[in-house]
Amino acid sequence: MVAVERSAQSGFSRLTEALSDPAREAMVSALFGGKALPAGELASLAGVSPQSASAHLQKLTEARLLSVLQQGRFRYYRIADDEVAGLIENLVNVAARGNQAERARGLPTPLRQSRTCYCHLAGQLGVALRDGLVGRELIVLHGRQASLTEQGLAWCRAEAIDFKPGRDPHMRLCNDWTERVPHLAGPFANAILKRLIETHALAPHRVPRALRLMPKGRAFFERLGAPIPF
Amino acid sequence: MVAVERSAQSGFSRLTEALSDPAREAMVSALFGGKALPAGELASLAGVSPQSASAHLQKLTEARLLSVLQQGRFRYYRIADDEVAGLIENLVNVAARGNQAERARGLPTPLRQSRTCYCHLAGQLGVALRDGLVGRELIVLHGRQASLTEQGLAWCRAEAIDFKPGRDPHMRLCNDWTERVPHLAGPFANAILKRLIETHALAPHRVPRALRLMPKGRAFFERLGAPIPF
DNA sequence: CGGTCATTTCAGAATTCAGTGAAGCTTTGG
DNA sequence: CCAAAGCTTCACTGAATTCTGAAATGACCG
Repeated sequence: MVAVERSAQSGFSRLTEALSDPAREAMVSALFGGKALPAGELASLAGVSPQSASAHLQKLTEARLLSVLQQGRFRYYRIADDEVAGLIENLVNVAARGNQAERARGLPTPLRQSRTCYCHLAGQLGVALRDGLVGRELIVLHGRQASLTEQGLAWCRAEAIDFKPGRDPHMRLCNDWTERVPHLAGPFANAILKRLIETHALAPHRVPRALRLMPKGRAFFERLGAPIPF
Repeated sequence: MVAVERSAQSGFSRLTEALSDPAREAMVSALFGGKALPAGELASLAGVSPQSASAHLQKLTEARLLSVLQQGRFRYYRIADDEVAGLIENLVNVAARGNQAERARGLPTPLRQSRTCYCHLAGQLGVALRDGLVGRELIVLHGRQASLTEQGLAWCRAEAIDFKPGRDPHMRLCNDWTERVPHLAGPFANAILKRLIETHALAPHRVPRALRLMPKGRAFFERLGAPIPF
């Protein structure tokens, strides 16, 4: 064998290898909702023993796909960051494409309209949120990041959104895989979604990650000046 | 074992499994340039024997990541479609992130400015192209797809771009992973890139997939009314 | 038609990987 | 301090993957 110097390339096989097991897929899928879950729960969700789960979770964290947060005797695992979440969503979409002879015009409508991506808002509603915030100059985009303006801060207070801008960039753009246009990700986007859910402006849908837009939510987008396309 | 009904989920582990081998990564990376390559060449590029390569290529095609085109006694493999190409680019980006202690502000500048993604134009120039075409109403977007207008057809003739619209959608939006904004993919986008390269408006860069913008290319974007951000 | 080339298929051996039971570590609670 | 809970580590087994050499397929060429 000539050993053609199998150069490390970008090395994405480290990532895909970590994601190439059904049990690990189940764990990542369970965590994709955005919540952090303890190892034991992930084990039973994936249908494997605690020991196996531990090994799987180690692989996933070593690949930097998950991060751990130890609290007492529990170890809470979660998706490492939005970038990884975006990758997972991309994988899910490409995988779904081949499976079911193409779902007519893409995903089921509820998922297209409004859903959670990791722990922020995605779908048509996610895009509308971004457009609204940009249009009212509550946030400004610079390249792949964004930040809150003074008016944006005031808007947060008015809408009772619990967010204090830290020193690091508090927003990023995350590509929306149904709308093909970026929506907002990061701590600020998470705070908005949290507020929308706790005020019942958005409610969980029958379809797993989808959300239902309630009258209160419609009013929220109305106030923001963001037209809702449905 | 309790058999917690390890439901098929979205089944992305089929995809990731196919991508989880260094040799297969090397093959996919080699094909990412957009060209179709015969099995033997892929074997030597990946540094494996023809027999091994054959097995690897079978896995990749079964996962619908690659497609085959038989010509005589050669079998040309290539990336299945833009959707897969987008996934690969996403993987490369997430993988690169963890590797090199973060490359300052993302990718090396040449790649950010202009590069090939599968076989269409990406990076800041790719985004500029989309903006220009949309702004001049040479194409119209509907959701995740786009189509050429009458004026667009005329523009093609004027620019000597070899493209005849078929009956199927000839354009899709592909998320740009450096700019976080979609650029154009699909046959039409490929035809444009082909023309830009054959007229030496764009030339290969020292950096693998990057492109250099030549005076002729600058003029092309000038005519289109698409501002170049560098 | 025989020979070669590109590629695949088919056996086997070697390696790698997921799962299991036992044991260890750390935290919690009495 | 002891006992239990939550999780991990270790050593090992069985299964899945990968590689290699030999042989088969099909296309091309003289």
